[in-house]
Amino acid sequence: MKDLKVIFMGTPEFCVPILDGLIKNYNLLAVVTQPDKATGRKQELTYSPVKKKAMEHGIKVLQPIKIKEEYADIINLNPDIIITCAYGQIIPEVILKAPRYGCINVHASLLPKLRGGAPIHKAIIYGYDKTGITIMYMDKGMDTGDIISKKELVIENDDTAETLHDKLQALAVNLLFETLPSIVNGTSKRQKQNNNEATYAYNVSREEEHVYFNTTSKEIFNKIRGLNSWPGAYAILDDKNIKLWLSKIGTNKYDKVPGTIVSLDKNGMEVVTKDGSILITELQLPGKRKTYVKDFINGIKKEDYLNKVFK
RNA sequence: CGCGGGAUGGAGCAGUUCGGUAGCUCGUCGGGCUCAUAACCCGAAGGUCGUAGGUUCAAAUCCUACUCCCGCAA
Repeated sequence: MKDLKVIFMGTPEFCVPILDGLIKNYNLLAVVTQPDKATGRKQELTYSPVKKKAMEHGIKVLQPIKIKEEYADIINLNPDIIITCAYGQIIPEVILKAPRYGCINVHASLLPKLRGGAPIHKAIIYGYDKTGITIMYMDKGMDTGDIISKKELVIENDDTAETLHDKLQALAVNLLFETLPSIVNGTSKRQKQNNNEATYAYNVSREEEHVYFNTTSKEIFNKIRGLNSWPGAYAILDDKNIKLWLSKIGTNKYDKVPGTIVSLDKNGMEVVTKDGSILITELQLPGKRKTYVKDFINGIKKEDYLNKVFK
């Protein structure tokens, strides 16, 4: 395996362990990752996690702005196989056809469920009870290629996007390195996806981060944990964005407008929902840091919040 | 040079406008009450007020520079 010529394409933290494994066990020719971008308050140029790791090991890094046009360098390296994971751009067919063993993708869902860029967040937000990792051949569609292998993972009630991310990250590494030898020696399976069962997990939009309380407690609970710890769910109170980080489903019912704050104590901030209530236990005011409600209440007047309504 | 908020005992905050004894809620520790308690009562410890300079008789507060944290926008 040491002499298998591999190119890895990926960008975020999620796929760094995979890169790590490739560096140790294969002949990694180069890494392809998204261009550096100005980010943060100071607009500093930052490297993707994949680029950082590659640079630490002296691996060649390619950062095409449009891979659809700038593919020549990749093909000229003459890889035996290309492995992608959360790269962030659609790979053109001319690249897909180039490597002898093809282009395979590591995707963080049980395809054909949750095709797209945010499968981890959406698995929780949509209330799925399980998700997983799929290894697949890429084709010109978005996560539509033939499936090689899958591994399931149960989503626990206290999982957040962050904990699920970490679990899936570990699972992805295991499954990929378990599957890779069979792809090379020709014993791997190849199964078409059932397009009728497909669901989609597009990137989370700003609007999807907005919590509306005239939905069910369960939906709100899932949205809050599905967006923790990035990018975070929010609701609007007094024209201010309040980030909601942790919650529990309440047991009480109220005859009040959804969004009304009905109680505020060390157990949390209880807000009326469409079908009951939800207890916010960790939140964040603009300019402030994340705070558990049990601490938050020490510095405020409760009257300033009780009976106000989230929009 | 994208816009803005912030840094004060362990936590969350007030005090800064108009310089003059370090304050609130909670936690911690000790004691009391109680069958018991996360409840209640009494008491105590704990802070060079982000850093460095400056102004002043006197700076958390005014001036200058810097560091770190965060919201928005990308």
